[in-house]
Amino acid sequence: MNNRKRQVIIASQKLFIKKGFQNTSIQDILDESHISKGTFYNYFASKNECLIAILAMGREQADVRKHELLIGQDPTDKDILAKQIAVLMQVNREQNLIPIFESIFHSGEPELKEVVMKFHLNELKWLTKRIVDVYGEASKPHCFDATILLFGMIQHMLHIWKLTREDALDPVQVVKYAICQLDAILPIQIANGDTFLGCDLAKYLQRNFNNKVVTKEYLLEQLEGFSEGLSEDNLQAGKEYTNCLLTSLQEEIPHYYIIEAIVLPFNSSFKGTIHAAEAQEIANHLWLYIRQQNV
Amino acid sequence: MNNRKRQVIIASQKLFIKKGFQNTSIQDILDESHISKGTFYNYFASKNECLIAILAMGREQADVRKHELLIGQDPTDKDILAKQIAVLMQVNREQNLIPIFESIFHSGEPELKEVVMKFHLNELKWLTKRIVDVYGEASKPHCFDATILLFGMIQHMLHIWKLTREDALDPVQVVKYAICQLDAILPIQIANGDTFLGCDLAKYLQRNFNNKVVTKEYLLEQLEGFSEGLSEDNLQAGKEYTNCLLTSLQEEIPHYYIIEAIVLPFNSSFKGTIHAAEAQEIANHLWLYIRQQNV
DNA sequence: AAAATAATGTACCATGAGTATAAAATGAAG
DNA sequence: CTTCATTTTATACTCATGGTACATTATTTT
Repeated sequence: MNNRKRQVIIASQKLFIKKGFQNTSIQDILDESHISKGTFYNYFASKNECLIAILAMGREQADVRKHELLIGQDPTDKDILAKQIAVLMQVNREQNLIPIFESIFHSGEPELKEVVMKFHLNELKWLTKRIVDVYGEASKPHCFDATILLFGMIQHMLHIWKLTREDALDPVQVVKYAICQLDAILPIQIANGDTFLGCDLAKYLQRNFNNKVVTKEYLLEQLEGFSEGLSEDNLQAGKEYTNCLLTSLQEEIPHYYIIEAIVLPFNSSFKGTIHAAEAQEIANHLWLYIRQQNV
Repeated sequence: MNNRKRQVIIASQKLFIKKGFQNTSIQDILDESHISKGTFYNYFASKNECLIAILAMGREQADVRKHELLIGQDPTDKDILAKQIAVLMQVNREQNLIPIFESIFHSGEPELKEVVMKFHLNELKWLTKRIVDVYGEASKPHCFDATILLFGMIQHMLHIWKLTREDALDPVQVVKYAICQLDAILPIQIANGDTFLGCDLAKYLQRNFNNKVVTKEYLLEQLEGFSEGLSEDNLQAGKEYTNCLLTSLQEEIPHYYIIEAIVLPFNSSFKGTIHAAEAQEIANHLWLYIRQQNV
């Protein structure tokens, strides 16, 4: 992704957060990011697509951050889960994504609706997996219901918190509280053996919602391109990580845990350089890829 | 309220439901309700105010319908509560209010935000009261938390239902399921004695959120005006109800239960007549008034 | 240096919210 | 029935905004 384009995205994001999507005009964005109208429409086909780009970026960030939290940790640790969910919510709130989500989702154009829905379902899918991690195999038949309930509780609590308290909110507390409630609910559900919406959601996700697939070939290509672009700079650490990733990926039976462990320092080592954006994109793709292999 | 204005509101509502708020132009409303632009801006200062009127009407309807369900019933009956909540959600969904709510609440103008927030908090307030009805005095310290959790669960479940299933949704099922979860949560909360956001919400409601007060004088005046407007028609039943309400209200110690019992037939008896709108407004005010006295 | 690509500036179109106002319709009071 | 006031209509207008078109000017790439 072009660097300049990124600037525009960031400027737009700032404005959307401050003034809301509807209340931000293209002209505002133009002024804020010091580009001309022509350029803007060179990057984005419309205001909507600009928003989609922002949403996607935020989502990527959330994915990365929540993934970082789990690396090398115990997947059954409830506190880690809480932190992960909190990060998700945090990013959503920071960037006013939820509001934007909601406001788009309804009353918005169908294209946006589609995108937002995918994001949301993706989150749900992830959470179901983590719930099984934490609550064990026995919870599997109920993990979708649990996810829906948990998400609903958290969202609404954050909403109310925002309404009634001025102090900055710490989502971890809220999430932990909600998980606490889930602790009361899940055993009973397991004991009773009844499910509700869960099965619908599960079916729906399987049917309608196949993630975009990250192929190994694509990843290798991207990494090689990145590696070549690096040759001039003296980023020793970064180069080592890059090469390690390249060779590890090409092994017959790749060691995914090693790759996973390296992605994070790989990403960090380019922070602040002009390669940061590309590195993060690659990191994200790597994670997606690993996640695919794990299933 | 003017009868013509009501027509416009209904027409707008139809359009908003079908096409969404943003995608409905004033011109659409003009065409649909066969009025001119001048007239529209005679009734409403802006498109926003038109929307506010619609929201208020929907809210009134929900209030009336959920109140009707409780009349003469056992307030501790959990099924009644489920039905009441379902009605609320039903009205919200039917009229696409939630979407409109959400989309306005964020990214919308502050005036709208204020209105929507009041509606929502009003719902919460009502639900806390009902939860204490059903779960007993012991639940009082936790009723706000319970409300937040319950609401969150229901909302999100309906949301997911809408996404994943095509069939028309029966909110009662969803609500019952959510209440079921609450059954698991509340006893533990009571046993532990801990509260979370509840106290904040309670304080906040008390501080910032005083309902508009319906005075007895205002009610009497309205009823008398209504009674006079009635004189020409031959609505025997309606007249009797009206007079009964008038006299009952003026008693030193009004019999609120009798009044409450009469409000419903009073309202029904004018269905289909030109007095229907005014009657419903009065009915609603009466309920508000009775509720005030009950506290 | 030449060619290709990206960026700018400007003018333009269409739509939609909201205003202004004069003319017409309606309704109530004498 | 007439008169006066209010409501409604019709029409024309302003202004903001999203989006397009295109000729001109940087900036890269080769």
